[in-house]
Amino acid sequence: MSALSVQQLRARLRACGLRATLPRIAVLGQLTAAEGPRSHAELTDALTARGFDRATIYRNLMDLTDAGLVSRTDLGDHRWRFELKRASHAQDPCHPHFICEGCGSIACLPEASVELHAVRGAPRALRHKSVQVQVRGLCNGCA
Amino acid sequence: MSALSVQQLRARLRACGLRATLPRIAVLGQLTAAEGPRSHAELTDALTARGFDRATIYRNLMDLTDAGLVSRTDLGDHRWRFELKRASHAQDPCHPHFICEGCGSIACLPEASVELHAVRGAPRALRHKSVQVQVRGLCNGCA
DNA sequence: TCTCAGATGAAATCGAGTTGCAATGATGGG
DNA sequence: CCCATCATTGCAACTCGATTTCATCTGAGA
Ligand SMILES: [Mn+2]
Ligand SMILES: [Mn+2]
Ligand SMILES: [Zn+2]
Ligand SMILES: [Zn+2]
Repeated sequence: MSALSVQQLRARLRACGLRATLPRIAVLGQLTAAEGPRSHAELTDALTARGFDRATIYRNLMDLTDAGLVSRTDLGDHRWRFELKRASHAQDPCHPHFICEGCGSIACLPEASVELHAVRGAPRALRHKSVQVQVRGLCNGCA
Repeated sequence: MSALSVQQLRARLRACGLRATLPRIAVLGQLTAAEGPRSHAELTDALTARGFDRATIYRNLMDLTDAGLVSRTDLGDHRWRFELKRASHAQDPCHPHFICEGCGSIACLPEASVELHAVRGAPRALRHKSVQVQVRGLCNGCA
């Protein structure tokens, strides 16, 4: 999506209590400019040219994940992918997510699209709605 | 679920054109006795006591998958899991699964516990029920 | 500027998954 | 029942992403 200025990236990091180091700004900048989830290898390919180490990129991805700026998911291909959490994508409550197994895109589903029933044999967590729902399939573009 | 006799397991393998070897019968027997998806490591732990090698167990899991007796899925925890395809167990091969974020255990959910609604804005895949649903939370033991 | 907890780079390690190969054994035909 | 054949096994090695170790460096507050 839109590329933020270095000052904006730095401010966002500091707001989370993270130091604004060169590699960390670069990683956050890459994820901000990306349109979808990115793997560690993809970011490494894009950033090693600037001299950053793959372990540093990895740790920064984990730092951003721990700080809540980024989400880490496995789209089923056995590789972790990192995606910037965007305010536009309304992280409201724990609404369900749709993961396209074709293109890897993640979409927020309307709260009403998934209805949970605490039928016999289901964990009690379903009754309290204290669960996170993931629906995997092919998006309209990949179907 | 129900444990099949060695003869029944052997017959099921032969019907798929697979040789009924000791390790293969044991792997199919484990998956038949299991009530949910099992990882390669879990089957290895259960079967190395009988002297079977982890590579053999792995290749048998792949053989059973290729033969269509077993499904291989990644429920998002970065480990492949194998589950017997049961004629009885809800014809729908895409029944929902519950993943405990505390202990990592995986359980099959009753088909009726999750109801999908193809509301406006949801991918068409939801309408065709051609999706895989994962519910994450804490199991009764970890709550 | 000074200081040091936090961060980096380089290399090692981990672990699930996968494969190569020589020895073994299940199966079908004689 | 025996044998030949080829699928399968046991073992070790290997792949590769993920993760950690540790000595050195640096960002940010004092
Ligand atoms: Mn995975
Ligand atoms: Mn299941
Ligand atoms: Zn898609
Ligand atoms: Zn649990």
